Amino acid sequence: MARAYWLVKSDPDTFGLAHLRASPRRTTSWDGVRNYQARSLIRDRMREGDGVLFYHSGQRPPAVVALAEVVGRAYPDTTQFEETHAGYDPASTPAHPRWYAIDVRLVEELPRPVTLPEIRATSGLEDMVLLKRGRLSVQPVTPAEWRTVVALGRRRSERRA
DNA sequence: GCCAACGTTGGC
DNA sequence: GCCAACGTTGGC
Repeated sequence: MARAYWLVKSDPDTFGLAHLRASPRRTTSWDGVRNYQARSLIRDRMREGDGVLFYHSGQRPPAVVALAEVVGRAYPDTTQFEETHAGYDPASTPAHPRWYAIDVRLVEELPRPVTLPEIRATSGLEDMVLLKRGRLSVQPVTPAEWRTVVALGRRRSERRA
């Protein structure tokens, strides 16, 4: 099966590129997702080796800042069973977990961020889920979109306003 | 800090 | 099953 591509959003104050870089083996458990659509993508679609655009939301401007990859397969998100955790779900049981997590490893920090305004303005990216459905925290990216975003992020020359 | 978009909850 | 109220996300 061909490699698939994804975009994951994170708030850099909560868990951003700096945290990912500092994680053991530059790998983290992508947990805490409590949206059914995102859950289904994590659990049913994401595969070892898939490419991940690491996106910082909640900063100005929001931007894709790094490339990552999926490690292994999804597993039940243990935070759903922890009563003290913000993502605690009393309706979920270990036998029938509702929420899933997956490991993500940092592969490459982009020389320059690819900002949301730039994505909006780039031909070929107008159909990105990022622009169509603003609040989905894990979303699919097409191979063409992946190539375009990666090329922009690796471009060394300064961006012209 | 504001607020629009939109997913989720719950009354009926 | 409908839909209004509510809560959260995330751009600005």
